[in-house]
Amino acid sequence: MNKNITMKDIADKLGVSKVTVSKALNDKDGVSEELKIKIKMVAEDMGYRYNALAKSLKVSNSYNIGVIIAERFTGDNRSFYLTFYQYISRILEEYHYSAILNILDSKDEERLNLPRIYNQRKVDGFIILGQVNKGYIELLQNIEMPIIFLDFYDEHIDIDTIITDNFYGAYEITNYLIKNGHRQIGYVGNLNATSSIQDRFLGYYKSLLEHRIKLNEEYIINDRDEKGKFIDLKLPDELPTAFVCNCDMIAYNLIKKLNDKGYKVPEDCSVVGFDNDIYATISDVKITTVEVDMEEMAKTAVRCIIEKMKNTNEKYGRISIKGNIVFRNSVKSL
Amino acid sequence: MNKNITMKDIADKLGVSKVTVSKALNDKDGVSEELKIKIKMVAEDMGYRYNALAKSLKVSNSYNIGVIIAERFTGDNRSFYLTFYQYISRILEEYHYSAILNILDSKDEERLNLPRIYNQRKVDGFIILGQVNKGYIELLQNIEMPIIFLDFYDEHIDIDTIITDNFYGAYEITNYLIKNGHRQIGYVGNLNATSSIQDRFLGYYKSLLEHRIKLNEEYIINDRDEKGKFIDLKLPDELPTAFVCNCDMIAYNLIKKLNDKGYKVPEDCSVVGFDNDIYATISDVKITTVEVDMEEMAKTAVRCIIEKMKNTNEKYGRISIKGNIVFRNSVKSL
DNA sequence: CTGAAAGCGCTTACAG
DNA sequence: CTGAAAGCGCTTACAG
Repeated sequence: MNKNITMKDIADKLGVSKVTVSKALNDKDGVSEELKIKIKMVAEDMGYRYNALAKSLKVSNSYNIGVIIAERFTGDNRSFYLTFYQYISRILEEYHYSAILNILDSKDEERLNLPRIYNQRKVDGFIILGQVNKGYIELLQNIEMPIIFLDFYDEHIDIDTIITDNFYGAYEITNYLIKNGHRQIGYVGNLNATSSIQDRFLGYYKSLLEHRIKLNEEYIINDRDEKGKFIDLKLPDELPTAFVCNCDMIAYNLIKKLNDKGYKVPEDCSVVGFDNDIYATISDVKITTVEVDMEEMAKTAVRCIIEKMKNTNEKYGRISIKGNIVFRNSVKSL
Repeated sequence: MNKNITMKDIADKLGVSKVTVSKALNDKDGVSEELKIKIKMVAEDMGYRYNALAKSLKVSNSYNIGVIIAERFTGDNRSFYLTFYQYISRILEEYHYSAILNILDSKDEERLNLPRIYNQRKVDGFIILGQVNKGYIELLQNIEMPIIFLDFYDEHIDIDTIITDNFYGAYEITNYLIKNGHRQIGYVGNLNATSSIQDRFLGYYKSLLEHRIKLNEEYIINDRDEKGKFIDLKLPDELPTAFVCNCDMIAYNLIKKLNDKGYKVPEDCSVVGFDNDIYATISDVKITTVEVDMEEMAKTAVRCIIEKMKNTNEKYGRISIKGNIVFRNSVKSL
């Protein structure tokens, strides 16, 4: 029944022109209030559905945003980025935009093939979720479309990107430990493995500095080699009273290790993590950690891309969003 | 530069008509092979991008599929359905369709509001991921668009749906236990909580029946109340040699419980799960389990919806897809 | 406040 | 093998 009812049909029924119908349905000026209401009612009655495609063709704007995630991030069932995508899709909806997901094949990434949704003008811009190859970034920078990177930062290239504030998050959670009376605080992570681990370390270090606590090299524990392969955690001879771990998984492993050696958490040693992922809550001791504020990051990304569509030469650079500490029971107050 | 190059521009450059260009670019008959090649080259040179919107308007087909997930399934970071969505998006791409995600608000679900992408004709069909309200199902059934349900089944309503074969999966994994010499096999799960748990129980029971093993009521352990609230697991006085658990999380809990009581898994008791989620691999003993074949389910869903778009009165009913057993080390051969 | 005309970029018959 | 004409359903100036 609903089949292909257009503005023309509504116009004919009411003896007005389709221009008037268009104005009424879009709440534009130039139609009397009564007529507007009447038109809306008739549209409703006739089961009219607006044809966004026709408008798109006219204004050359699809009202779709492509979200690109590199294939390698999508393997496991608990992909962080899919949750991110969900927020993006939801927030885009508030702006009356839709999200189209594009999983970027390793091959296409290597060969610098742009996605089909680009070549077919199905989207007005792209949000790139997570790291992609350098060559691909450059490729993307050269297309005449707004692009925002999310959760990825490259110091060598001039991109607009939204990242989580690793530095500040680690700084804050270390402050929290100190506020709870800790002065011997270790850090777990390989400082040269990723820039996140490094920035988190630096935040931890800033907190120590501010509180005039000397950094003890003994308290810095390696968790992986520089390629990212995890190694066995080696506890220092003399245990600090607390550890800041570069992520929850490592915090979880550390707690296990401590338990094995007969130490209890948090009674004998406090432990905090980062990420607030499943490892933070899976064992008996629930880990106090820093939660990446995905929603805020997604909101910012969407806001920026909408702005960039209006004004192409808008520049944002690097925006970092503060995470939130989630307090649980892995920290003892001394 | 690339700005708004159309078929007309290519046609003008070559002194042919845009009809010919359209035919060439779409690999249709009615253009000589040479001309076709020349047109494609010029298009490439000029940086032409096909305008899918214009075609869509013409053929009234958006080449987009909406994927609806109810809000309540998207809370946690490890959402099963987002992984499903990712497969769908990927497979749709092979058919040159795109996926648009729609998170269905609880309010919209309650008030029976169809998504904006429906009202604006941005999609040609819907895949509904997971359960939605009865009222909403009925609403969806009455729209003139192909719909496929995924991972959800309602016995009272006539819908096309793709589900995982709970019955057969549990049947197979129980067979595996028996093949390994087990004869005293328990089942963990509340038979009245969900139809999945019930179907899995029935598969387990079928395996026992086929092997002439008597069902021992003592061996059936409750894991939750009928509202789904988890309760403490109570081990039977006499322990069976193996347990089939209705999901990995419960398997994980059961193993913990057994360990607490001084039993080792699999040495003293074997345990298998269902789902192959994170709980299957998080503890030291890796759990043998049934993995839902998401990819195959997604493939089937996409195939069905594409078929339904071609032929509206195509009917599929209930299609169940067999899962795969993932063998690990929680089962001992007797 | 209302509407006739032109056009967005394609495709679909149909004619040559 | 090639192309002129009509049309998909809107919106955007512009004129009245």
